[in-house]
Amino acid sequence: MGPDMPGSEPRNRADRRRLRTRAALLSAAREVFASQGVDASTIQDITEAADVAKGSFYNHFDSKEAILRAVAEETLAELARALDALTEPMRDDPARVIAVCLRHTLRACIEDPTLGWFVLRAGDVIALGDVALGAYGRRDIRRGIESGRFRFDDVELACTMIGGAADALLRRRLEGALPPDADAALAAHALRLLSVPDADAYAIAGEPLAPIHASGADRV
Amino acid sequence: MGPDMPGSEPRNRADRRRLRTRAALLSAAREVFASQGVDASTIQDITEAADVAKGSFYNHFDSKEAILRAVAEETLAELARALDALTEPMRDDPARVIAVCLRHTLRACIEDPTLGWFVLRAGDVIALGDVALGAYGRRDIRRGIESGRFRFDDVELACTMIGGAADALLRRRLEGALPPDADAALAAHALRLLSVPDADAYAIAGEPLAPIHASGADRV
DNA sequence: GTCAACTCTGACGAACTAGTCATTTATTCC
DNA sequence: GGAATAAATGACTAGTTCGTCAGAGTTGAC
Repeated sequence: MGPDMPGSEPRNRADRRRLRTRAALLSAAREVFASQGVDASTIQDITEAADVAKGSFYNHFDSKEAILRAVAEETLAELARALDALTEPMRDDPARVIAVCLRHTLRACIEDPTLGWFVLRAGDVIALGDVALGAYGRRDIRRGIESGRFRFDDVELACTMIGGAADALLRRRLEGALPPDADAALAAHALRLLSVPDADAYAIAGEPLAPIHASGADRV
Repeated sequence: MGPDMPGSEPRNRADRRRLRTRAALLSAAREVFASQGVDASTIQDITEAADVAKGSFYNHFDSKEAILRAVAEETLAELARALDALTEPMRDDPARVIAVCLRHTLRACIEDPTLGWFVLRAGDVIALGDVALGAYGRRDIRRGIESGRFRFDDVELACTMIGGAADALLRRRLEGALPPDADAALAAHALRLLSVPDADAYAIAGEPLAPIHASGADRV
């Protein structure tokens, strides 16, 4: 287990130096991918943004795809952790869990456009639906269907459509084309898709959202 | 007006030769873009697939973006024409128009995966939502809202979410992950988003779909 | 202080790509 | 048939990007 593995505290100055370089590359990659798109980004773009020599890149990653995967994993884990903690107290109401997951994810991506654009532009590796409705969200949709709160045959189909709507909504929002309360609209839409009655859907989707800043925990 | 303009019949052999080259490039470009994605495709890929020398490309298009636009326009116009003709007889029922547009577009993209992947991968230039809900679809949604058949505040928001769901659905379907009747699910989803009662939505979305093959008209 | 191990550095070569242009080929008109 | 016009061809240049590697810089152990 080298110094790269999460959880292993850097013991000495040498390890910290290595980690610093790696972290600079990861952070720069997220920004570059977000602003230019993955395909248009070159490894030089990343190393220049990280203020690191080109050769150093290959000390840490094999290719552009490798660092993309690493950034995506980091991002995904970070958001999933925050969502899980946030929805812990409302486990008994799947509708509320779904609404909060969707709204919180969307808001996080809107408040931090670098994060938002990265998620959109890393499309093949990470999808907004998978972030907001990852293992947990799917589980709650399944629970809702079993308990009769939701009505929908195919969980994957529902997740696909909700995720796609979330992606499109986020894109238009980041382009400045939609009202600020789009997150509530998305949540209401998802609940209606799952056959929650209109009145309930709007009520749940419109509840005030706990203002957490979970993603600030591991900003370097 | 040169021989490139649609509608002007090629008069002589020289014009036909030029048109043949241009058509070969357009068709090859659609296939190459569909199979590799736009960014990964080079102009050489296109000319090789078209069995045409590299220099010839620049007799017809200025750049990759130019031919991408041309293919997208062609595709869009083709689908829009077919949809317009198909929905002509049901102009008085916006719900039915929306359902038929969505289902037909999705089916066309599924039956012709080259078309489907092209639409998905030309993302910035053409979007599935814009195809299925172009000027006509938006007009019908607006009509439905005015007539009280639909309930939704923001037409753009609705189109964005429906279009995003359609994109995601098509992608998963082309990857082979969803059942064949996904087109009906999408239509039902869209109608429910617009607050059409569940029973009506399912009934309209499940109606048998007229089997047209409009896109076969200008296959070369 | 010295040495071994490790990381960082940036110049370099190989491979690829866009766009150009002089030449060849096809077609039309006389 | 022959000249004129226009399109097709593919070799070529210039510029980019990748991935490597020998040398310089840091660090920790002794």
